Order: sequence, then C-alpha cells, then structure tokens
Amino acid sequence: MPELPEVETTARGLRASVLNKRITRLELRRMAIRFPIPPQLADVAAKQKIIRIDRHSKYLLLVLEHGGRILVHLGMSGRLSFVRGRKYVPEKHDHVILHFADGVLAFNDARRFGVVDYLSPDVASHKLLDVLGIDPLSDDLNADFLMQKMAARKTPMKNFLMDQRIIAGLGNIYVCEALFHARIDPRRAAGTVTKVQAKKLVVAIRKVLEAAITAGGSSLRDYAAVGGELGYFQDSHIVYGREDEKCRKCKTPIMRIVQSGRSTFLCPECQK
DNA sequence: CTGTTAACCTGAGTGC
DNA sequence: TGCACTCAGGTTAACA
Repeated sequence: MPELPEVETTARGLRASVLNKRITRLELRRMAIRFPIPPQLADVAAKQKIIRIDRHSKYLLLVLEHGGRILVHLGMSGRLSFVRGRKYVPEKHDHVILHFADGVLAFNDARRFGVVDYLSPDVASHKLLDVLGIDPLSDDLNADFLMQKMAARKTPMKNFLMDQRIIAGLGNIYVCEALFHARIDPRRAAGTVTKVQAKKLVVAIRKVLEAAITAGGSSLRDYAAVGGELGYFQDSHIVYGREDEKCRKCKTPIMRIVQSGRSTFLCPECQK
C-alpha cells in the first residue's frame, strides 16, 4: 500500500495521537509477519514513553525514552490505527497492539508483508535501513546524482526509480506519476536519459511527493491515516490506475503495461 | 555485477 | 452461491 507520502502521513498521525504518551502494555497477537517479531518487544516497550517518531523512507521508528526503537514497515496492506477510549476490540489481522491510558494503537496487516522489529538502545544500525538509498525529498536528489546512478544502465526507468537502494521512498504510484510529469517513458533504459530530463525528473519527483503529502496520501484499497482519515491524492493521479481513460493533458488513452510483474501506467503520447 | 521472475499472503472484484 | 481467476501503495531470494 504505502509509499513515502502515506508513511509520512502516518508519521504525522502518530505524532498527533501517541507522541509523548506512555505505553502501558504492548500486546503481540501474532509472532511473525514477514519476519519474526522479537518476543522481548512486549517487555522492553512496556512502561516506556514514546519520545520521538521518525520516518526513514517507508520505515517508521518509534523512539522510546530508554533509547530503544520500534521499527515498523507497512508493507502492502499494513495500517496503524489509534482507537481512543476503552472501546477497542481486536480486529482480524491486528498483530501488535500498543496500549495507552487513553486508547490503543493497533498494527493491522492482512497480507503480512509488513515488518515490526526492535532496535535496542545500544545498536546504531539495522540491516533493512542500512541498504536504503537517498531520501527523495532531501538535497541529495539532484540531476548529477541521477546521471551518475543511471549511467550505462539498461534497466527501464520504472525499475530504476523503484529500486530502494538508489532512491528510498518511491513506489508504483509515485514512480508512474513522476515519470509522467517528467515526460519520460517508463520503458526508457536509464542510461539513455539526458541531463535535461534528469533535471525535470528531480522536480517532478519532489512535486508529486509534496503534493501527495499535502493531500494526506492516496487511499485506494487499504490505506487510511492513523485516525482513519482517507487521503485524496488519488483524485490527482494522471496515469496511475487510469487505463483506457483520457490523458488529462492530451486526451490520448492511458496505457497499462507490465514491467517486472507490476502494472505501469503511461501516456504513450506525452512520454518519450 | 545487471536484470528479471517467483514467492511471500489475504481479500476484493469479475466472469462463468 | 460457488468456483476459478486476476489484481493489489512492497521486498527480496533465486535465477539466467
């Protein structure tokens, strides 16, 4: 489900609902999702206050007062929901529950592609975080960086931008949208993209991500913010999910192709 | 190293 | 109503 804008929206929702609150009890209702959930998580998180919420690409870190951190990745269908008061009853696929004095935070993930892990106070790194590339909203993303990484590569631009080891945070929706705004065909070999196009792409990626964050993300199937609010950026999608519908720029029907087993949407007229 | 495919898992939607 | 099939905001081990 969630790409950078949805995870950022989730981070903001967490700051509004659980930041500076004390976890009275952490309940594990399933011991493994994509990976095993460390069983000691319940003990190390109990009685701890959450003093910071960080986002690293699509990962969330809930920082505890003793320095330990709870690492969360939402996978395809993961969701964090805060339910105020005492009326919470566990729902199907609620795997981890954080109890607070005024409510609970539930991690729900039907497909179980998500991750919940624990970093103890003494460890600085995590293997899932160590391999991540640059943050697309930082100054690290610029035309020179792209030109260097794209050089001589035959992989299609779609795959290149989906690679979290290069740029960490984009996914299927925002890659399709950014390539449209930069007028680049997703099938183009990365090594053939010009510097002028790379510059346009940098602007397009930032613009799309920032607009999506402002809209609270894209709510298609599973995604909702921490308080249940839906995002509305899906209304601004120009290509994603719009197969056979008219391009908003030139009226040509949007085309759906499959790249590496994933749907890619493009306007064959606008993107070259 | 580079690039592609299959696999992980559940649920919603479609067509017969 | 049931069944078979396709598809879904992600990641990665295994392969050519």
